[in-house]
Amino acid sequence: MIQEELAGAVLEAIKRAQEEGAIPELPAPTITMEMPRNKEHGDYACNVALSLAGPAKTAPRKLAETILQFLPGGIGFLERVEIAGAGFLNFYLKPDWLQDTLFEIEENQGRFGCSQVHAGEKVLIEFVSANPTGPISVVNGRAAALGDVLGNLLAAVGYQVAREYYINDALNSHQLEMLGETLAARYLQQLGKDVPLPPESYKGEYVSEMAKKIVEREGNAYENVPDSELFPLFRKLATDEMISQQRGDLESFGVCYDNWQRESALYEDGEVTQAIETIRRQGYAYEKDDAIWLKASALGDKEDWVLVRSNGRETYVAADAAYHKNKFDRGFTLLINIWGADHHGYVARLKAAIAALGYDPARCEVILHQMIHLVREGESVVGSKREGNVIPLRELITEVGRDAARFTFLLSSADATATFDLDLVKQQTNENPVYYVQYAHARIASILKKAADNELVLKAAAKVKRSLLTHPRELDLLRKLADFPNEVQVAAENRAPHRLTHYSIELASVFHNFYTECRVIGEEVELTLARLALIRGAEQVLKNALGLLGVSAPESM
RNA sequence: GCGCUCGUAGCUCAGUUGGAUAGAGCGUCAGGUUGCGGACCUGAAGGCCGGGGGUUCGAGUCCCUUCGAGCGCGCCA
Repeated sequence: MIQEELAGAVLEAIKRAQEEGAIPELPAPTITMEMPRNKEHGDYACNVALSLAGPAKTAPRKLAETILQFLPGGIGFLERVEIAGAGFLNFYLKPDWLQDTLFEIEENQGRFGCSQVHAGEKVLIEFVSANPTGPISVVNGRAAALGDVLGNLLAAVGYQVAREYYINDALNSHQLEMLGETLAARYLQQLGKDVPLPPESYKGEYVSEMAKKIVEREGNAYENVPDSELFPLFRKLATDEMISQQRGDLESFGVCYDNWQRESALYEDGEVTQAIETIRRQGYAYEKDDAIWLKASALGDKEDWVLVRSNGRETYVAADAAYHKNKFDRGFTLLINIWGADHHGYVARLKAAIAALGYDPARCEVILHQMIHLVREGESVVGSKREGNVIPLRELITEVGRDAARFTFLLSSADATATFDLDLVKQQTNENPVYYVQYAHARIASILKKAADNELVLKAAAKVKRSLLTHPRELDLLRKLADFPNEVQVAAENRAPHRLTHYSIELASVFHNFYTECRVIGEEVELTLARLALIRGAEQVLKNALGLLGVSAPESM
């Protein structure tokens, strides 16, 4: 990437200057190249003279001059370098280089923006993993969008990515027990029996609907089954049905998993017992009050936690330890878990468990996303699964569509408490920036179609006169296109999918600006062809950006 | 009480890991096209970046403190 080449050149200049004695000997500085927000400050700017001024005991501007003097010549794409402000080095690129990005886009097409920086690394992203006690909610939607797009981003920079959903279906789950009993009661009610709901029942409509389905399918087959058999049976029916509903909800949101990992399977395969055994062998387990404890306090957590209760049942901590051991043993070099911020207190516990198992906790990253603050008619909506008043993601998708929903979730960074005004999102769908971006894409498609109708034969970018693209708006557009690969890498490495929505909005904006000031299909044939090549490049990058976001790029709307 | 996260325009959110004059959308006001899609474009108003202190050439960003909001502190998951 061009930043790296420039940084290398600056570093070399500093070294040479030191050899000549023009700059005092100092440890090699890290060179950062940034894109100034003000265009007058060049295409790239370097602040090394400022940061070196202190240790070198030299005025920053003077230092910048020295560096400039020793800068190696023959950097093909560089037009000029200027010293500005307090001592910034501003690099201006030749327009040729910008124009050549069109060639690069055309060559790489859907792969433009991708790299192999992280080739050879295998990452497992686990996200959503909601209890199978209700449909996927709007709140889960944030994690879903986050995890899915992060997966796309990591794949784009070379990672081998697997997406996984962890199903909390353990035998000792009280919640699933309650769900099963609720379903059983609803079922019997359907058959006309006067049966009360269990004390901690799930009040959502979906349980009754499930019951209705069972009646339709199997009639009164379970009417006289005693509770001791009925409850476990309905618990399983309910769990399986919920899981398949959740899968459907997520698929209609465009999120597909490589694996749905059942917690119960970890018990059945003896992995939980094994994990506890491993922790014991490593010396991080002890017995107290008839229970087995994880010595988490010795591994960075504040207190110890029970792995096996005094009644012999394992806790979820034990299961999670087993699960993460299982993940590592499948060969993943990096584990990413996406959790709601309400689980933040659990991070240290999991890391301690991972360390106790003998793995490096740094290889497990937990991304916490803040809760979504749902507002409807000016009032806070507090969803409770138990009370059955959570807002299903499905409902949101039906009302605003997948594209708008995904885009909205990804506008804010994971650690911002986002407010989600349901009325606003539903009523003013046209004001969602996703349409602004999609409109740019559709506009381009329309121009290209018009060009075809005019029998203008599109030429490969390499064959048009790219040097004609010198209008400020054309250069702005080219600059934005050229920046895409860097943007993808930064977004991936910072685990920041939201950067991509903002990039796509900016790209759409520079395109609309260009469109307003520069007519594409005009009288000068060469210019027309060059601009057609330019907008084709823009179309491709918009498509790539939207593709990473899992949002469609329509030809017309 | 202890801990984690957050506080940026009227509202919803960005801010390139410490850079140059803090940005965008919505909303408000005023403008723009004899031609490629007006779901667009231009301009204006709107800010003590919660308050205070510190670190340094330089702070929305890092440290301390204070106020406010959310969340977490089980042999529940």
